[in-house]
Amino acid sequence: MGTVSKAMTLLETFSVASAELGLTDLARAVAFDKATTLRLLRSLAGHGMVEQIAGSKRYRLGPAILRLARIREANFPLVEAARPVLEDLSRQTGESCHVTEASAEFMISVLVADGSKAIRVILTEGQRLPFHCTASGLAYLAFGPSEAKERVLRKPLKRLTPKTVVRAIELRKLIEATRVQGYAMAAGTYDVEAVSVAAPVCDANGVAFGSVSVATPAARMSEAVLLRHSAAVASAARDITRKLGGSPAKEKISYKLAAGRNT
Amino acid sequence: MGTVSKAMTLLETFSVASAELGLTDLARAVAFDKATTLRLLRSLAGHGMVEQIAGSKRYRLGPAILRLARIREANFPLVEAARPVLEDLSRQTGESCHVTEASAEFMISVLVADGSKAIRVILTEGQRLPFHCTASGLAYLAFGPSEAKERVLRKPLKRLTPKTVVRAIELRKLIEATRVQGYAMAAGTYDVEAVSVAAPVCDANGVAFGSVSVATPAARMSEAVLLRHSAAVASAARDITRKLGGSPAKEKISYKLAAGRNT
DNA sequence: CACAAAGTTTCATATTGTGAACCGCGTGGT
DNA sequence: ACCACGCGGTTCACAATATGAAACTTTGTG
Repeated sequence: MGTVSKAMTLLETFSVASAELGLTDLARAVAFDKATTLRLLRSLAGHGMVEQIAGSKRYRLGPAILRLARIREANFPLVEAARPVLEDLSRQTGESCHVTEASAEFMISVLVADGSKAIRVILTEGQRLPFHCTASGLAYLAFGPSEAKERVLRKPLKRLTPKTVVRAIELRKLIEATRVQGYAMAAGTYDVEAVSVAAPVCDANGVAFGSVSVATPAARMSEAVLLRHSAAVASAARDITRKLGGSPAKEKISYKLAAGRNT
Repeated sequence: MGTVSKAMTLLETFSVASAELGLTDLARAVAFDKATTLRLLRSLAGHGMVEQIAGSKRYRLGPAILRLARIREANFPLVEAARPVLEDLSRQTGESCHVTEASAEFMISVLVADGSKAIRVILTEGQRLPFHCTASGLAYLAFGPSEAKERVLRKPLKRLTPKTVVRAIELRKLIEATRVQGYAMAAGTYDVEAVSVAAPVCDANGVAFGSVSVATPAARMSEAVLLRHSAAVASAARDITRKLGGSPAKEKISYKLAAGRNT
């Protein structure tokens, strides 16, 4: 593992739940030597990526990160573009919604709009979601770059609930079904109690880079609700895609036509 | 220079103005070999810190950065805490204001509230400000950890305008004066046309980690305005400090008493 | 006050990173 | 139509850089 990778892993160790960590905590969490961990932290601190908390010797993420986040959002204003659309979606459905973006190993939740009902699915910004068992991830795999799909299918799939699909062949079918439908569904495959519906957000080439989804408590889910939500989420995804200058995902149909002339 | 440092330097190369960069651009900007640059980018991309733009081969900052920014802001909600106070300050003074935070080599502007007048100083979020010639930086040097001050004083000081103080001895006096006054002023030392007034934002130990400042076009500056602004900015700084559980900076007075008993 | 845990430094070792040269591709100029 | 240039990316012998076990210091706790 490269040194840079180690440093990044260190950064990833921080989370909302454990936002302040000591040297030993960090070293243990990532399984690097204390000396190594310290050197990495010093390097990172030298660029403001982490900082040592005054008084305690613990570390937290540094201010330079905010700066970088601003630069990204200025260049690619996904959050800003998605916010009004997402709030609408949440109002329409009454459920918690979020926009996620594909990163190297996970989907990352970049914006959340909470549902209005007393019982609702709790989503948090910054959360990392696996590709293979969330609606967001499936929407991305179905409509995103095929390399991403193949990469996920190559690796072993983690089982998170009894319903999680962990066999590559099954997952492939699921992705195919998602493409045909135009939206993804994940019922109890990530969290037993939650059913999510997601649609892809695409770039100018019609390739997905993220998704929008609605998460509904299983108890409230039904065929009728699914219909409503999938339509709403698909429309929201199109809106966001358009706002960012993207074009909607190419549908299954065009695929078939392109692949073989017959049928 | 360590590998991690190089990778961070690479990240810092991105800015709002040049948010999408090709391999060669990047390599040239940071003066690393193309091969090295590519390897660093790959490492960073593997963690979503940068991503390659679909279609073009250029790179931009990645989604993982947003996630980290969220974690930091959740743990240490400077932006959220400062926003209402800063808006107030900007309304009171009519001028552009911002909150900055000390990073390793610069102050980083983390929140901006634009002034209401037609002619106003333009501040941008994510901007990096040198310590020695900005009001924000001086406020930090005067009330922040003394190591930070000494570190800055040790290095050569860049001249940005004819008025910039570049001699360490003079800067030391300026910092001392800032501490006595309780607020910092920088008149034309960073940008000839701008006069800024800043006050420190402090942690629980009364040590500054950032500052709030008001930037006024030189033409509008006067003794009376200075009085109003310095009072307003000091009050805003106290508010933000309090909101974050900090305690106001220790004043010059207590310093004197602590140092020598006489006087 | 003493003990344990956390943080920090050191230095011989070997893993890791380096960069000059090279490849293939696409673009623009003639 | 062709060439030349610049760009993204790759290779591999070489060298710098990172590693980690141990020793040491500081901090915090009962």
